[in-house]
Amino acid sequence: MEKLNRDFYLNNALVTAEKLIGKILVHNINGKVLKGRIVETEAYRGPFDKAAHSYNNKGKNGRTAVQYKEGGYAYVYLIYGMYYCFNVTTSPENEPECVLIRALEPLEGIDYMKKIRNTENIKNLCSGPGKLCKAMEIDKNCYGMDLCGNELFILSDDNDYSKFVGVSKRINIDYAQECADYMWRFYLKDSPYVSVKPK
DNA sequence: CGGAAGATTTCT
DNA sequence: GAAATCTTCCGA
Repeated sequence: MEKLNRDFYLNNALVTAEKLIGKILVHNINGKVLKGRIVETEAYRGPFDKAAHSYNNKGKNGRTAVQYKEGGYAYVYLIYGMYYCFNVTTSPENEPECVLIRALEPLEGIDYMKKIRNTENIKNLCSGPGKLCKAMEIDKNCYGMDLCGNELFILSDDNDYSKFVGVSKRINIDYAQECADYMWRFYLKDSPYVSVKPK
């Protein structure tokens, strides 16, 4: 169990998304430690992915600016005016790719998560991009945070999860035309904590 | 400068 | 099935 270093994040988003399955997301905030195992991700590859915020190199100076840096930073944005989504940026500088973290298996700080999520059902704490951001206390203050730092980072796991990774289409991007059919969603097979059951 | 839509969740 | 709610983008 050790912190993932910068090199881990320099692969493209597709490779990184698959490798992130089974890893452990850690957030140190206000003296609390919140942890969850990553069980669901999606890859977004800006320049040639119509579903990405950075499609066609859009928004280089706006919301997506952090995606243009080298990989390993937090890309956090507000969706539908009420929920945050947490992404890990990937690839070398000037390649705006990122991985959306869609679901976690809660590991530490569960009582606190139950409180702020207002539910007792552990399977419902982090089973969705908006839900896990609330449970992990990730918001716009985390935008651009360096994942090689000590506040928000990801740990490796001694187990090999590669044999248990499933693949499917991404969720809720019907507007992206042919890109909507790309098999760029990864999840831990048989985990009860994924957000949407694959077909 | 105004309107529309979105990588969602929750309640009815 | 619809509402909640606000940032960003695009057209005028």
